[in-house]
Amino acid sequence: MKLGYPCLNWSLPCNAGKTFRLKSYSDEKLIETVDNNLSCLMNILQYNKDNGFYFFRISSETIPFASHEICQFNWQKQFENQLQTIGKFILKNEMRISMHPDQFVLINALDKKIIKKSIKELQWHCELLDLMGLKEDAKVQIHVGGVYDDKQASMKRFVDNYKKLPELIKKRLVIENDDRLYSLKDCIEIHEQTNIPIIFDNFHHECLHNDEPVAEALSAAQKTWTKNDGILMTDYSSQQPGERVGKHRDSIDIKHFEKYIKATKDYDFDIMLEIKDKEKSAAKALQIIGVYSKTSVPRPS
DNA sequence: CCATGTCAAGGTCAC
DNA sequence: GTGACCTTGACATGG
Repeated sequence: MKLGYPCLNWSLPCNAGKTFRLKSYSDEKLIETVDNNLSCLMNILQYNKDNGFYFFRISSETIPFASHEICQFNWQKQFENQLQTIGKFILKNEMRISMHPDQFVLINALDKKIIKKSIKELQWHCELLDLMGLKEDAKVQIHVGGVYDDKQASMKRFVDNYKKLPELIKKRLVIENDDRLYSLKDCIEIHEQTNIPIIFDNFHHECLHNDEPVAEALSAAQKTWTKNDGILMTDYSSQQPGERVGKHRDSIDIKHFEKYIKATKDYDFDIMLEIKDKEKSAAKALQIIGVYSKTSVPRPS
């Protein structure tokens, strides 16, 4: 079991997701920003190693405007060496990596232009992981997409479009159950027709489910991962009190996490903590895992 | 120099 | 039909 947090680290003085406005785009600006982002990413990974966090989500802002037509620059070549160095560090320390492009990536859209743009976006995420030399267990996660007033038809479009994706995307793409539209059960239905692995999100499952107890749900998601895909990836969060249903916590609810870990102690899976204060809550979570989890937890070096 | 309106992208839901 | 919200900080402009 590996544990981590997404994209940002508040304890370090750098930002691995620095960006700029489209209006101020220039190749020089891109180089400067990516250079900053990659060197900060390296700092974060070192911090993570020192603190026992062996799962990390690389920000989609790492390469700003990578899929936008304005970006014609060959960042792949420019940063080849830096990416390899980072990749080697990740492999050497047996770290798990994910990426999560945001809500604009819809491979089940009705509009073909949106699908095309989405594929372009997925393409660069996968290229980045490929350039780092990461194994197939480094994943790019998305939600199923929109419903467009006809869920069955939209799920079918997902399946059809998924099958047409280039291999470099297919080998990394995974879907996550969401909190309003596509439940774990829906994801399983899609998995049965595509073999796409499912990331289990406990909080989304709390918001939208079909009465499966959490351990049963986790187990069902686990079955969708092959040896090459690696250990089941999961996202963890819980409800921020007094806020809209679905709002992630500012900091970890230890009792809730403890209960979750106890209920799922028989399973090995990696946990991405989607909590606003990032590494601070992750450190608390690591303590809990050390107490309850049967599966081995890498220790801080 | 600082405050704050705004930022590539789509879809859903409340009103 | 329109606008807030997702998620959210920080970019960058205008005062």
